[in-house]
Amino acid sequence: MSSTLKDIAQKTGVSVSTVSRVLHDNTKKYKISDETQEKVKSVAKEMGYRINTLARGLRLQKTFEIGVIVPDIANPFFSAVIKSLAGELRKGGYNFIVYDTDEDISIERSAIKSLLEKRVDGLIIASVGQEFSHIHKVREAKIPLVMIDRCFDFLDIDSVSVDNVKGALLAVNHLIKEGHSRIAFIQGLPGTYANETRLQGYKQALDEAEIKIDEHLIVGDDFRSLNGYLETKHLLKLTSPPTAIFTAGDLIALGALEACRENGVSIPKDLSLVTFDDPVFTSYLSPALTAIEQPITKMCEMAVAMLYRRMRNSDDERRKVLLEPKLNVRNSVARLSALSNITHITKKQ
Amino acid sequence: MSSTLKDIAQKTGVSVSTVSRVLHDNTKKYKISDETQEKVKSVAKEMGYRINTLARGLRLQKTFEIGVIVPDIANPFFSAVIKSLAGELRKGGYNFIVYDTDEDISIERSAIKSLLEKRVDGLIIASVGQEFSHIHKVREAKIPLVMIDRCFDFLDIDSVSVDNVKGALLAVNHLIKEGHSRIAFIQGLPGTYANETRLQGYKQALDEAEIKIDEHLIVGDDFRSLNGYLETKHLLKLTSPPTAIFTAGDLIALGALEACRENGVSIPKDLSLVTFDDPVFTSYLSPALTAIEQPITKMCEMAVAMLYRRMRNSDDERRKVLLEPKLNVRNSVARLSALSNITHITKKQ
DNA sequence: TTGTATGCGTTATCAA
DNA sequence: TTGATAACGCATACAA
Repeated sequence: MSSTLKDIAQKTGVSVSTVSRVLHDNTKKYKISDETQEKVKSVAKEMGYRINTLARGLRLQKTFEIGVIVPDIANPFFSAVIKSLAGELRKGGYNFIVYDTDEDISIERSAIKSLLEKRVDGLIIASVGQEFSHIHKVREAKIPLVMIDRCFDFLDIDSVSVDNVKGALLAVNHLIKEGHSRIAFIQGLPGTYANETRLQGYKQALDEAEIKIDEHLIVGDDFRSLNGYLETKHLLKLTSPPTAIFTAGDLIALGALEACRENGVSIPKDLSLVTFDDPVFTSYLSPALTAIEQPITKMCEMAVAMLYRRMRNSDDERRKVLLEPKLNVRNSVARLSALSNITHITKKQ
Repeated sequence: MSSTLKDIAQKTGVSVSTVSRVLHDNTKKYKISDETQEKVKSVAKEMGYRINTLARGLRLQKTFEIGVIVPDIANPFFSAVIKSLAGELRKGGYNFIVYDTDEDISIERSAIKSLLEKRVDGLIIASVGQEFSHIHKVREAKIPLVMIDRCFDFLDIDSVSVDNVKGALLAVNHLIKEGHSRIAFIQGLPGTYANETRLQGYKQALDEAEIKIDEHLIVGDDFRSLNGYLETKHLLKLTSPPTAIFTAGDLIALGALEACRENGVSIPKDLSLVTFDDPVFTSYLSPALTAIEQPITKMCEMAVAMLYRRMRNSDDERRKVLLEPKLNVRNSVARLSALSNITHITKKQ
């Protein structure tokens, strides 16, 4: 049975406003006598008073809550993002509410609905992608919004992500430099920002090296590990299999690893592997994966800073921030000798 | 600019109550004319009406929100728990708010405070452990509470967890059966329910096999991977190192794996490893880990069921549910020959 | 230094 | 079939 300001007012014999001022007003605008202050505080404690944020939010038209939406909490990349956002938001006195959409656009839709109904003060969204009509509702509701990692290039919305094109270039160029030319790309969810930009980088790297793009080597359809598993199995069965695979995300890479182990394919001896994302467990795997690291902490700091800025000043111009990716070279890529390279090229029909 | 029932009432010329009934009353208790219904609905849509859950919660004294507190979202075990709870709660028409305490008891305290201030309808907590005075506040507030995985044995609170003692017994007995007798235990956070019960199982297994417990082989102090890494390095340096390690959690096992790789120790050839928890990535590791699996889905179903029961009937007797763990034998344990076994025993001083 | 009164948006009760 | 009104708990403008 939680007590209210009214209860305390009655018990102490002062008015509700006085109680409110003693307990919540930190502006020191009112000078309440020490006597009253102590009396109120002790009674509040005794009665186990706890502020009702629903009432406060209703009155203030402000909840101090930020809604966060991610496609998959269980993905190490996003759980790192959540941890990082949590810390940043806490600093500013904001709480946050997380929704996991399970990469399902209809859940994303209802998550946004719920969050708006809760009257959150702002929203940070890593969208499933593909479709964006529901994002407009946020703008119509005039709720400050920042998109993170999974953005929409063509929408006029504050957003921060890693430079995916550059990241993919780094990865594929590294493979090319090590002598690979038959390089497969296992995609994430087609039509999403993260996927299309990474695909673009992959193609660009091959183009620049004058390696013909083989559409048979571009496979896959979502960011989960099962996708990596199945597509790797498929690639290994090809008449002329790739010598290297570039995966669009960490879970995909895990799946690829599993498929290789099952098929007795040794990495990097038989097949090289580079992945986008650089989750903590990368270094626990054997071999340690060569990977593209995203600056998660910086990304989250910027997202929160941009959100605060938008909350203060709702009609500043929108910004799109691209952060630098980093290639972490470990042990999953083998140097291909010129000979074996040529062999592969000859094999190509 | 979100509109309110009042706005719609004014625009349509009907009363606020009528608007409310058209938009939110699903009891069909009132018979509103089709004409009015349509008019209200179309205006609501046109004005972008969105219910204010703060106001509803205040009026109803019910929020349809469940608070969930876990020690570490980034731990695969807990992210699986969250996913599972989310699904279960959604079925019952409840939303949920997650807090990550980062294994920090003071954050746990403030998380509980926030959640109570938000007037959640119930709470599911996987506590850091160690200390429990703040849990009493939940009971004082009369908010339905279920503890999951990280419980307090001695508190009269509904709780559900795996049978940790039995799980540890399964793990250690398996090692013993394979010929090991020098078995180390890398603990999680001492003083927590999960850790103490697993330690108890470890000791019991050794006792039953009449293997003398060597306190030097019981090491570690939290559930993170760094702990596993450091303690494994330490164990490997012992004059008489263990032939097998049992780790109290998945992240600890990851750390152990990393240490072994760095030291050129091959698993299972040079060292056997069994871990509590069986996260998805277990099968992506080389070697695949022999592990104790917790029935996460069942655990979460039960937790939610118990919470609903408690919400309906606040003074039913409390229950403590223990679920069956399962040993998944994979490739991280080697059979020790009698000879090498004896060698080790002789080495013991 | 403290009190009174009002309204935030909703739903339930009572009345018509 | 619909409407008026009160109340949920809080913060604040205005009064005293």
